[in-house]
Amino acid sequence: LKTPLKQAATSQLVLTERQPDCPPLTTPPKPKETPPADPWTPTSNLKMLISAASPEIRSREQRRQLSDSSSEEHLLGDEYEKSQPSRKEKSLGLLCHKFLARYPDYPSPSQKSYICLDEVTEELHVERRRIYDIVNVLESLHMVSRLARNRYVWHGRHNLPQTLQALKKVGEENKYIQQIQMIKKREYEHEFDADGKRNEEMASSFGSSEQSEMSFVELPGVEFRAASVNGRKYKSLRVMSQKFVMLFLVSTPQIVSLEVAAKILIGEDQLEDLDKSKFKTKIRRLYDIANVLSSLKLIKKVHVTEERGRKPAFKWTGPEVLPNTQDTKLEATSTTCAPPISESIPSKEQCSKALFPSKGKQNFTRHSSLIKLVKSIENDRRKIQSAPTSPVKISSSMYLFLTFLLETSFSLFLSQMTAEEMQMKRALSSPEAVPKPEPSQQPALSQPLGVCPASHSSVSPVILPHPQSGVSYAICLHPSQAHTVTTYSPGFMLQAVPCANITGMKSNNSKVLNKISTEEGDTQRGPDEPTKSLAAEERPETKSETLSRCLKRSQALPENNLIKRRKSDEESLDTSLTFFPSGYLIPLTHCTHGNKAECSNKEKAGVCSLQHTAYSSPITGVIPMPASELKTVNIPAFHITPLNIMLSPNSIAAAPVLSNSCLNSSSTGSASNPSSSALNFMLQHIGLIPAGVQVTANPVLQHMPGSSQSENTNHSSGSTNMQEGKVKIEFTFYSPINESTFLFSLQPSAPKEPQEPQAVTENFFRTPGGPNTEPSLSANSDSTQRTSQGTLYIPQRKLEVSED
DNA sequence: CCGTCCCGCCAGTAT
DNA sequence: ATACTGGCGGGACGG
Repeated sequence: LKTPLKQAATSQLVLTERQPDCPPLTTPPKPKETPPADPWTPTSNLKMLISAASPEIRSREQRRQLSDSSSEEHLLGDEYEKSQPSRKEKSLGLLCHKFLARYPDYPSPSQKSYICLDEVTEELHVERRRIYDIVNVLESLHMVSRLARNRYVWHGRHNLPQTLQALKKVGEENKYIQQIQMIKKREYEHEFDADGKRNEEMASSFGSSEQSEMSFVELPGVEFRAASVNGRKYKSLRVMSQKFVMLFLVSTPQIVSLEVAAKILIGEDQLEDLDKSKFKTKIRRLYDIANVLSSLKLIKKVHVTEERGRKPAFKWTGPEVLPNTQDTKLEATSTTCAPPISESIPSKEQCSKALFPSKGKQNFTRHSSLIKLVKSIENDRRKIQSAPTSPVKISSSMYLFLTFLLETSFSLFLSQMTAEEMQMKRALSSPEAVPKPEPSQQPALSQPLGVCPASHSSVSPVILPHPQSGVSYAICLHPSQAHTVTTYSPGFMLQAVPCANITGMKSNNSKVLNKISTEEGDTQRGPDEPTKSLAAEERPETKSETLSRCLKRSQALPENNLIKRRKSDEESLDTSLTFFPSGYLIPLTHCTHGNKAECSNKEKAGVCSLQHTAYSSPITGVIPMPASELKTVNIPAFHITPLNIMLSPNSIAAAPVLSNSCLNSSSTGSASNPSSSALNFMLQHIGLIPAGVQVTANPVLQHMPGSSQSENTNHSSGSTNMQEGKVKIEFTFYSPINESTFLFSLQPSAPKEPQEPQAVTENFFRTPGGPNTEPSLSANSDSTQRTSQGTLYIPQRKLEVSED
């Protein structure tokens, strides 16, 4: 039998509505009309439904209502077409919305909510079968549990945090990350091979134990009493759902493509047949699951674009799941469902305070949060320490600073490449590309000493000891789009970091690499407040999240060489250019020198400890850091990738070039000032790139409402004329990836603001939250620019939103 | 054409 | 036996 034609369905519908007596052959003729008030939230229910429905549906329903109310008879004749329930109106997602609207997200524990399937099916006007789909995945999240036949309890989202945590844990145990990597890797290699080795690879990767077969993850509190159905098979959808969620929670860019998910879900059961139909079926199920997860706002649809084309995928938008809190602090937060944002914001503040204390003031009064953070880092370190990869030891403050710096500023303009892309590439790079560091290998340079990047950062910072100069450098590198190098005029490229070892990292792995970009599809937010909702949705990752995730991930990942290139580029390019790296060097002069020795000794460990109380840059001077913060952290090795920064020709033309000397002169005396030292720090390091480079400082004289009273340090060169001590420095970068420009600006602020010395510092690191300072996260704008007085405004990480 | 996914058959279970 | 569950995949719809 086939899916009934639309026409048929309609007539049938009309028929049944007209004559309840003659049920064609399907489900019981419903008593028609189901306006019983919503038990829970009658009003919000309706609202929710309407908002959930797409505009077209809305209007359609309006029309229908109109015609309905006006005259019934007409409906038959002229309007049958518009009254047709379009496919969308019957979608599982919408149905799920309706369903969810019936129950509160957080039902009061005192009063349990029960779900009677009969009622639901009747009231929602749907086949029973559909409700099962919904309920099953809700069950998998422990948002409902089955009491008995036809009966469920509604838990709402109360259990969600625990569930997710449990799922994440299981997901980790299942080694999904590896599996995903495997699949992706194979995807490449395969290309067109008659796979004879497929099985062995498979076997090896899935290797040890295939422990996870059909296990449903339960919660201690919530028992799963699906009668004796509990026993086996009747949990497929639930289990699938859980595993699907696991994939999100486990993979670092929390994006999972349907294809991969399906393969994994299949692979677990029987990894032999790559049955096509089975795959198709799996995909279909995943759509079902994804629909209700979407309704729950746990995921949303996106697309990943590879060279193969766009692939459907989903991105986790649910709460962040904190890694196991069993042994850990976080006393208060553990039960809350809301993501613990609040905890980390102060961290960033404190971090900035610690790094750039205001002049002469002992303003470390409120360090609790930073200390806490450091502690937790220490905690993490303990776990990491045993990791196989070689760790590097740097001060936590330094680490914080680096990650912070990278995350907040550098990464913003280095490229708009998202962390997801990075992750995907990382996943794709073949592990064996990087030989395990031999103890006898070349000394310091060849060993990967890394700071793992902030997860959202597009930069991979790496700490490199530099034997010759005795100075260690932090190199902020960016995963290269190697192919783009040749596409553009070399003149637009930042000069390569003159660091020998980078070439050593040149990958022999010239595997085809997909260019992956994620774009959000189906971004149908309400017609009103488009920006707002987006901004709210994409809350920037907070520091502690970043840190923990960062640490965690780097622990899990093998050190990979990430330099990859597109195959297509391979032939078209001059090979010598292809791997030309560029990036930032951040010298760490006070790298303890036990260090060097230590480093070379423990190459395998790659430990380099930085324990001085201050780290100075040769150019700028000292970045003051409280000794108390100088605990050390082990950062597992990370991969190093080249960086390509393209500068927009426009900006280059428009702006004068800052020279090193200018930066030098301006920066020397002002290190003690928080904002200026920070600014200098950045500028100088930008300046580290030889002046020929097209990093330009573009002084823009612009009215700054409140800043007139401030006498600013002149950070710009002589050529940069200062007026009223206000200078705005703009950097415009061109991202070769999506060929758009990215712009941000620096504004040095008053060095002395006696009454609020910290305000500057704090603001420096935060996106200001003034009324007019709403981040311009326009989906369409190519550049994001924020300016305001006395503050470095760092635009929110821009997400590429492409309407499908 | 293809990505989605609605529809409902029907097998397996619970009562 | 009857009703409930839910695996499954054909093929319709929408872009």
